[in-house]
Amino acid sequence: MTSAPRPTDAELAILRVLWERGPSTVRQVFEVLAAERELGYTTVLKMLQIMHDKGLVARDVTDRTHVFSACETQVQTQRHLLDDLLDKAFGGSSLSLVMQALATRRASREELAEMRKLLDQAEGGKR
Amino acid sequence: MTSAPRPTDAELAILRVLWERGPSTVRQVFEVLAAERELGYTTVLKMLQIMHDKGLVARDVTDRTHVFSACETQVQTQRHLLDDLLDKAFGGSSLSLVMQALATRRASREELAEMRKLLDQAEGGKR
DNA sequence: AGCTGTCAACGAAGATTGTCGTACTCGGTT
DNA sequence: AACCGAGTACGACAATCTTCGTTGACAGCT
Repeated sequence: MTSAPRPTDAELAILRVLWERGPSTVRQVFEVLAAERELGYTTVLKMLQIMHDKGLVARDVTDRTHVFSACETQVQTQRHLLDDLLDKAFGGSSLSLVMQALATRRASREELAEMRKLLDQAEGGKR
Repeated sequence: MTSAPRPTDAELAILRVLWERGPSTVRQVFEVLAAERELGYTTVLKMLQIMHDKGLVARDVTDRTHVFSACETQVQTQRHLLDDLLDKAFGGSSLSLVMQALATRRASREELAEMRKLLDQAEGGKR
């Protein structure tokens, strides 16, 4: 059993809900997702079952209505996805990646200042 | 016909070769890829055919031996993939993304300096 | 003209993804 | 005790991904 596999798009949508709301029932996840787009209750249920098989989510079965929670934190998953993308599309160069990320222009000035702080820390740790 | 879809992992492996080598025949792509891992010639051929259908690669048919080339530059594709990931896993926050990217610790001091320069530019453009 | 090796096209198979419908089960209400 | 609503389990389905074998065409050599 290797570590948890990369979540698919639909799985990520479910994980997002779990990260925001914390441990949730199928119905709770369903209602958040159904507000965004059309989809059936059993679809969410099935996804969660599959994700449980894959080890992406844990399930609490003590009650009749099961409660699911994400195995990894959002940050851990982000790290893995980014690492994967770094290999597959950026030739391992985090410089290119950060360059492209900044080029999307979605960062506010506050965020840029925050990034600068981070850069200072990273450089400090390097020295 | 919407714009080119997100390339899959196997497709990205082929695109990587095309970006490095420039326009290439099936055999050339195959040889680069076969050096890394086991796979058949026709697999690469089929992938390139599918990628052509999807509009990911262009094909030059003047010679009997076709020549394929990537439609998008590496940077364009990187941008799309990153944008996608930003939505799906980072809630659109490029700050989180850059934070995680820096946390991988793969950046050298020179790269960090380069990033700082970029940050300066980004801030300047904002002001 | 025929042989041989290289190539593109096609179809198929197995795995994965994403979507449900249907069937079964359990707890509470009448 | 029978019923009903909410829940889970179980396939089933089409679409996509990845892999390859087979077939048919073509080009150069003998």
